[in-house]
Amino acid sequence: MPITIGHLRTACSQCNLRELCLPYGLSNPELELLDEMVGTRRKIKRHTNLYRSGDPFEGIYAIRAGFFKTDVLLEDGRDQVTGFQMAGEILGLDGISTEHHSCNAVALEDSEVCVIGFAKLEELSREVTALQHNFHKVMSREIVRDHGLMMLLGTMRAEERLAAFLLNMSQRFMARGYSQQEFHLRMTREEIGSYLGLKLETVSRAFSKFQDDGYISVQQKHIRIIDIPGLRKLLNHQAPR
Amino acid sequence: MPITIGHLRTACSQCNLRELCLPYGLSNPELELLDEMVGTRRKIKRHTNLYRSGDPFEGIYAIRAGFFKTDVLLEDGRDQVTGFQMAGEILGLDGISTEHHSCNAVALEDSEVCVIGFAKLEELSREVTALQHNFHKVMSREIVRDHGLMMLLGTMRAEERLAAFLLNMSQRFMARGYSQQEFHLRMTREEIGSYLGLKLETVSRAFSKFQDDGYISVQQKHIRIIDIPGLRKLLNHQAPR
DNA sequence: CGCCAACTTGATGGCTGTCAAGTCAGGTGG
DNA sequence: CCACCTGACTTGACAGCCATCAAGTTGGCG
Repeated sequence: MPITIGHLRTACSQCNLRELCLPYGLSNPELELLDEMVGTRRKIKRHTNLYRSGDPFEGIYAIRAGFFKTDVLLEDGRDQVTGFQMAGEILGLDGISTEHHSCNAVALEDSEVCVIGFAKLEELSREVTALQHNFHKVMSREIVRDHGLMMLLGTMRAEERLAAFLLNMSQRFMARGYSQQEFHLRMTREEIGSYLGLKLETVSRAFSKFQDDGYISVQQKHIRIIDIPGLRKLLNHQAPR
Repeated sequence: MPITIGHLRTACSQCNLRELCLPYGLSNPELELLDEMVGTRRKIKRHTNLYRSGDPFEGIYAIRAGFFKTDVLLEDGRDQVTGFQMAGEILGLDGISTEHHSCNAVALEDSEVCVIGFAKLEELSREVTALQHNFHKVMSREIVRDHGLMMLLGTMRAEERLAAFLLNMSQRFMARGYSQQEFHLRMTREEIGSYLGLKLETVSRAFSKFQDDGYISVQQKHIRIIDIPGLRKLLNHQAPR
């Protein structure tokens, strides 16, 4: 039973992700205004782009379900994954600056997003101060997140990077009501490597090492974390590079 | 003749940086509103902090004159410079997310900033749409910049990183009316290294190499770029790592 | 003039990239 | 149902880039 794209109206007021997303802390009448603002939902099939670098910027996207990566490309073909995004997170903020997107957003599984026209968002956030503030926090959080990733890329060694990655995934799955111990990775070793500034072989070796040392158990993309405190220690107690 | 801090009122309408800063594109009456919003100027002496990680967030800062770095610290003492900021750029955006700053901002030379209370900024940007939009662009630009740095840290080799750094500095000095060929670096080799994810010795070696190859001439912190197109080529034509 | 931080340069080593071969899982078609 | 194929992953051997350690130089400043 295919659903025609664009016919569904979203309803932030009904969405179980509203505690993670832009509606956080809004009153009921304010939520109704938000419901009107959010245009349509859009379904994105696995391995297709939500947007591409260079596309004109029209709005931002709240992930309703699914899993995305964003990446940037250099002219010579090298690319870097800049983030993995899951339900409740916002995509497209990179486009505000120049009115064009500066990275690619690709679905790593069949996904669905809420389309939020940017002109409308700015308009409504002039009226609803809680929305204005939430949006500013979302952007700031992205900046803080990026700083953390710079720290990872600039100062950590391979195993620390992977430990940080696993703990971050674990924490985000938990925030969404899933197990923090056991989860399924949607991305390949190569994508993890690109995100962490490592080659896929190095990622694979680090996974094996963590398994041998009893921190995790790995079965392809299925991960079970056995020793969360142990992984945390790896982050701080390794010899500086 | 010492000037008492806090007594001077700023005047965005008179500032020669307004084309780079938040006032960009505002009408005269709007500029006057902005003048009222901006609280005071604050002078920051070389090697002192504008704010520290953990400080409560109160507002953002527009650099009126001078040069800053921001850095983040890990518990084990490792740190990473996340950016160098110059006149016309905005500091403090990291604090919006949690109401506390998540990095340190340190002046690399005697500097002066305009203090912009955040509550006031949100209030005024509800009324002045051009200001609202500018502010969103400033935040988005920071996100895009961070993605570029991730790409640098994740995929480039040492000499590419330094070439990218020099070209970036050159471009930003030029945008401020200074020479794009010749400038004075305010930061140490160690700070450059931290920013680029390299050790200071590697930075030093790369500087020497560039000089030997005729791309630049280096005299301590004084840099003269001889071959800008040559440096650009280094960015794209080096063998992938 | 002497001191110190910043910088340069050299020698060595290790982490991770590179290359290569093999394994595994899932999907397709006969 | 099974053989086959392909992409994803694992593992090993080797090498190179950059970190590390060390010594020496430079420049600024009291």
